[in-house]
Amino acid sequence: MKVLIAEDDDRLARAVAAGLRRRHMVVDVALNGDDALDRLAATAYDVVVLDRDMPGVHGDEICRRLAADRSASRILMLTAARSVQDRVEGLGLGADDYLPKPFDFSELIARVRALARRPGLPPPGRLGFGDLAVDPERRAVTRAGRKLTLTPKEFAVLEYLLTADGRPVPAEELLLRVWDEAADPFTTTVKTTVGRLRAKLGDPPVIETVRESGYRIGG
Amino acid sequence: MKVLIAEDDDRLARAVAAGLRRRHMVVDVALNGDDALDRLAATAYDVVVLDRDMPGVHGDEICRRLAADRSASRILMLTAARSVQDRVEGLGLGADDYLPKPFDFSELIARVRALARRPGLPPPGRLGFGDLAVDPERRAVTRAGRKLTLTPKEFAVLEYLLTADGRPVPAEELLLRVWDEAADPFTTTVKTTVGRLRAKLGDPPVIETVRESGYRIGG
DNA sequence: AAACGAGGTGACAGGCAGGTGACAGCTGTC
DNA sequence: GACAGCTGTCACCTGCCTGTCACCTCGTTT
Repeated sequence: MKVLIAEDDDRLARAVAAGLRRRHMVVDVALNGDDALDRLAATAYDVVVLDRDMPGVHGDEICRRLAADRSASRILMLTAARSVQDRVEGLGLGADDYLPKPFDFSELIARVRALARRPGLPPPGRLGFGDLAVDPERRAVTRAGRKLTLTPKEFAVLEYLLTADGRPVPAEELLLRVWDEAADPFTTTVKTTVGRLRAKLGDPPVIETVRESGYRIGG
Repeated sequence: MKVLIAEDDDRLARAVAAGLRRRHMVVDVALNGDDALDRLAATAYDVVVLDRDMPGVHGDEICRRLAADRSASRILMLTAARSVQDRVEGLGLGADDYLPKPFDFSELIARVRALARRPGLPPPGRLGFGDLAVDPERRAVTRAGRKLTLTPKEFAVLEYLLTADGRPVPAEELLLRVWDEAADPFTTTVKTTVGRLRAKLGDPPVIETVRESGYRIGG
């Protein structure tokens, strides 16, 4: 679950990002409108938390462009004013939800989660393949009944591959969706993490490599 | 068990809060309607004791919003008038119970407890995991037959983790549900309390840490 | 068969989430 | 008012994760 926070107030942005990361979301931050557009062009975000008033490109404009592109990202618009007028305007521009500042922190979190859930089918209670079972809610993984202990990154990668449902996932996509913006695209991190994950999952292999195309679960 | 008291009479609110705390409930107080809404947005309360006539947002309005949000909180409505008409109106708005002022103090307590019990599957007479047994009613904890003496906070944390049923509970959630509004989100309190609890529970460990996700019982 | 490039592995180090022990303030009790 | 137990805070410690690097393997290309 990947989220972009477009908000020029540095402190606020950081706080929100930290809160969402705690809920296992992958969060990028853009401190102005141009930066936000760049990131939106580069990555498919599930949810965009969008401050309406930003230096550079205005939030409304970003909203409009996303709508024009038929982006699948859902938009939560933040705004200083709290008039009904604003609300109507915001939603008219294509925002999916709207929150007036000052807002309650946990309400923001709750709304982002609600938006994150919206389109995708309800979060599958269990994921799995063969004798491998993953319970995202409990963060538990078992193989042939044996409990496995995965690190957060390993778990995230496995979860992502399982939801990709047999499609090969390129390392680049994993970097975009499981790592955050700080990830260096020229590193060997993904290779290493997948390697460690494979070692923990044991035999027979679950994750197979499709040359030039990425990793996939099963065959 | 977390309760919000929304009541503009300061003295009454304090008295009720103290009574409920003595019964081991975690109690927040809101002295007006706006404050109540803020708190309701921030925390999932099990029961809301709601004064009908409050400055700011009216109790009826709060009731309506909770119903609209499909909140799981149960509502005990307090009102000055005692006509049957009022009772009907209150329940019509979505309140779960209704108590006319002046009321008998212990009756209020009893009704809150009744509501607190209501939805959750029948109050598990006993909670436990492995050789650990917890009796919420008697506040008794035994490990392998040996009686343990826990402090109130320790007991509350253990009880909450047990009812979470294997799901990892983040420290932040514990802060919200086991501590009251005075809790500072940036402290190390939860860590410390869990540490003390672990020490008392002894070996083998019962509470396991899931990095980035919180604490969980067993697994 | 030599060169090449994609992917795999093991070792290492820094950072950070989480754990601990000591201490002090508060509250309720005798 | 003295005392004891409970809790929150602080400073410090620790061990695990994770990114990086150097090097290896193996299939493909020329």
